[in-house]
Amino acid sequence: MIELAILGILKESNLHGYELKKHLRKVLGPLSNVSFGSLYPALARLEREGAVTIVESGQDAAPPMPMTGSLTGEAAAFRSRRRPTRGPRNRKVYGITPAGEARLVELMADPADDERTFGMKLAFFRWCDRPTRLRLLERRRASLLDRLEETRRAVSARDQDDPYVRALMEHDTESTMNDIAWIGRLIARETGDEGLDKETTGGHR
Amino acid sequence: MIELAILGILKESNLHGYELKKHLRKVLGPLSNVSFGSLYPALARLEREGAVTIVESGQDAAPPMPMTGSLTGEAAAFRSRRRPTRGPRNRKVYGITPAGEARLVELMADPADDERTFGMKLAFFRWCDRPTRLRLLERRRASLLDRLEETRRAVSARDQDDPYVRALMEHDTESTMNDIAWIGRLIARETGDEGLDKETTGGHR
DNA sequence: GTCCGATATATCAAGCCGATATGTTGGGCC
DNA sequence: GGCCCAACATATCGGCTTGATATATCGGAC
Repeated sequence: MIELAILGILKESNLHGYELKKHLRKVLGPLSNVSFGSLYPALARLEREGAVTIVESGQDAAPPMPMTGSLTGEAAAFRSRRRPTRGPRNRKVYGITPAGEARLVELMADPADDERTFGMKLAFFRWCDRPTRLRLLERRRASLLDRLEETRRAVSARDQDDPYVRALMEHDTESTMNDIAWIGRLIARETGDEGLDKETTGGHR
Repeated sequence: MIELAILGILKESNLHGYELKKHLRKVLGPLSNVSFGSLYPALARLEREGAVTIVESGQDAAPPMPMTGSLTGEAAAFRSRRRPTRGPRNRKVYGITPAGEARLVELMADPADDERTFGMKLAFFRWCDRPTRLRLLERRRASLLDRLEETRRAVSARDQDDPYVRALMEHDTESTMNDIAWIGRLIARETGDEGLDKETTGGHR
């Protein structure tokens, strides 16, 4: 779900659409190629719903600053002379609202956990408390176990003698087991570090 | 692409929509959950284009026959008194046409190879000649290598200190490497068994 | 005899993707 | 200076997928 991605990224810093896509690509990598054709409508939707607001818009909100610099900059806090809508270098910088933060929490808690959605949620785990994280991890593991069992059933079904289909299913089984083991490690890390990672609550926000 | 899936399944046996979905689920497992909302329109589309035809329709085209039997039957060549549209047990059995077979070959050769599309193509590899198979495998490997490199670049980029994002990327890297190795084995099997080909059924490995 | 779940097809509102349009800006180049 | 190209930035459109919903038949349980 693209709204989750947008809110998750915007929670960290105010950005305009183009930058948002780049950040998304950086954070989620190949797991989520959000296209402009869905990004801009989604931003408009979220704005209509009050989950995000246009923080600034106008011609030179910020000097180009070729993204090597710290993009965290909530620096430029004041802006003079904003163009109404259409102007040269007309870009809209969006920021998340309290309603948007609530929506983000809600979306994170949602049970959906296909490959892409789960990846997104994981990328934004730092904004969940530990119980929520564990709930999501457990649910993901359950989904993967279901998948594993379904594939296994299909493999053992007779008439599956095509070597390619068999290879596909065996690989799927293997990959799914890897994923399950990985989730297991994440769960262990989450439950087992009572004293190892005092940072999670206090330090690093 | 759903058309690929439909044609690939119909090439083996004539089926109606509902059965088709079940076969698809069996062959591709969790890799492709085709919904009715896309299946029926796709069938209509393919019929308009002449890639498939209604082989038979009517009340009891075939007795339940729990799909273990050979469904290849182009038997029932004549049908009397077909209900116009809405009838009891009105089902439409589709068959692939020569044009449809050509379209299938074309779709198989298409360069697109995301996870799902590649899975489908692999499931239908038996209908390709070896050069085509190798071409598809090599292309898939190239795609995965690209993905690997992109993820690696993202990981090594500074400011990626979030442990969850890091875990996500590391796991993605690992999975992708597994996939690459797997494709490598498929390629080896494809090129290396000039004389061993007979055994694919018997002594696999 | 009647209800239930599986069989079977179809449609609809939302929303996503890829392509495309339109315009701006900075930098390389001679 | 003057030119063009690549990157920046937003937006829209058609085609398609998804998930929900509607309709109707059939076999079997009780």
